[in-house]
Amino acid sequence: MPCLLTKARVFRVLPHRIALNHCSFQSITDSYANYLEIYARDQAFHSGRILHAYLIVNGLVRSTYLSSKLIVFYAQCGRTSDARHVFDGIPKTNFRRWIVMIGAYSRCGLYEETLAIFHEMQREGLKLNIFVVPSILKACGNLSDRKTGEKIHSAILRNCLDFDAFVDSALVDMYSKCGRVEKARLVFDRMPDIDLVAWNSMVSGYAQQGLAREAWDLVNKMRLMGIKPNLVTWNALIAGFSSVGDDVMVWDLFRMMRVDGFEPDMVSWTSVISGFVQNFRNIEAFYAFKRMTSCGVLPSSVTISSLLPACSAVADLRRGKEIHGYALIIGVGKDVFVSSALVDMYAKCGFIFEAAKLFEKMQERNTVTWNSMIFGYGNHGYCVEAIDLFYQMVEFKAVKLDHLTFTAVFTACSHAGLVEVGHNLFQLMQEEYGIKPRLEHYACMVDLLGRAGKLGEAYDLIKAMLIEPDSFVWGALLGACRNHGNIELAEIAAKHLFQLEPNSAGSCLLLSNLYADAGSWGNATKLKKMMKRKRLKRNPGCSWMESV
DNA sequence: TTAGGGTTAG
Repeated sequence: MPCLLTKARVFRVLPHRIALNHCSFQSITDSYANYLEIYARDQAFHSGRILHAYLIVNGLVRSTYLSSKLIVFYAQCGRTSDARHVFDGIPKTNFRRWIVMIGAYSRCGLYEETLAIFHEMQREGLKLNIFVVPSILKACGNLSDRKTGEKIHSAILRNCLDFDAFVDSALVDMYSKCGRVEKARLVFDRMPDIDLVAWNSMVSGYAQQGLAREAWDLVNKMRLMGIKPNLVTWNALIAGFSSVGDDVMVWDLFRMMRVDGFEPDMVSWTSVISGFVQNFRNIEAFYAFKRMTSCGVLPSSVTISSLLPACSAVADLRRGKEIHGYALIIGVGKDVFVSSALVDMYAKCGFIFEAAKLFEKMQERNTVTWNSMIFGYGNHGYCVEAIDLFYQMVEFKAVKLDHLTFTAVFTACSHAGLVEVGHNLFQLMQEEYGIKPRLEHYACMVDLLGRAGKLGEAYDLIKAMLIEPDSFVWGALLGACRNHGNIELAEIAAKHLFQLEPNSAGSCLLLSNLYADAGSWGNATKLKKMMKRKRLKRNPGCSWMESV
């Protein structure tokens, strides 16, 4: 704890000693609160810790006001155990500490921690109030935790906390983010006073669900009612139309917002770039990025991490390197999102050792960073490295393993033919990590068993599935049957594939080739004739080369 | 105490 620092040392290192004798208690408290706010904003952990020590030494930490600032500071620096320590130091009778703690965690994006504290508050039998509910709902929305969100909605109704502008706006936002936009609209329509935040929550709700037209209709309605959209409203619309790929409307919105007195900012441009990338329009994304910088708008780490997948998609290493350099110049090169996107970019462009070098050098890594590197190794045939990295991730414990981590390691096991390892990890995923197998996990496992010639086991796994198998799962089985010449199972797999994808030529061709290999020419011809009758054609593969 | 933009698979 910081209190280990001596008073003398604290005074020597504190850059902002205040002449205590000449100030009132209030102004001293305000000054330190200001410093803590600055340190929180800049995430200056070291300086804040020293100030904390100073506050302890001088007995100022007993002030609930300063303790609240300390909690916000530690939460902002991601130091939850330190925030917790300060929280525990505030008298239990002070209800405000819950509001501060939940609010700080929620605002800093520590949503799981927010809900954990909320559950603790409930266990202590404390009632909700209008100040704490919006932060909890924000956490539910961002975690897509609809069940908890609905429970809180019931509690709001039971405790008559509705008809508060903050609570209602937060409810609209929570339902929208959980994909229940119609429920959000119900809450919205029942609001007695709809303020700008509530309008924007509803507009964003439609936009985030891809309902750009509905968002646009709502903005027109709000304008008819005499409420002027602000930059947040315009950006929500831009994000909505960008995500559905309607670039004509996006550029129209740019023009309209300028008429309204708003200049597109970094968020507006980032939404456009992100929309282009998501709609596989990489050239337009680069063009938008160029226009953004020529308009004098400085890109952020979000802009860069949205743009980098455009380089990965077409394996454009030259552009990727340029953006890497640019990110370093503007000071976002070490951001964990940017670095993760860079690891992925280098791996997808074939520079796996460059990706590994970057990965090793990173000071902070999250789940996506690890997953990208494991995928990278697996896709380049470095299966041992991929599996080794997976075990390092397990040992590291600081980051959570998710469903993609397992997809990545199963793919590696499959390529290396490590049936036993893959099988054990499939069990581990469910039993140790509580991750329910998804379709892609089953597809990997069927592929793994199939490659090893264990076709019966692969089929048994499909039969035991708790979810309906898709074309990837049956496709993996059919592919394995083709390699091992098992006509009986191939016919079963193909039957399901024909039902799932009646217009796909791939499975017909596979089965027909299998018949041909086995000398069953009659069946092969029958299939080819059926393809001709249905006018099924194979989609030719294509690849993209970029000269470096 | 509430509203806008982000990276990984097939």
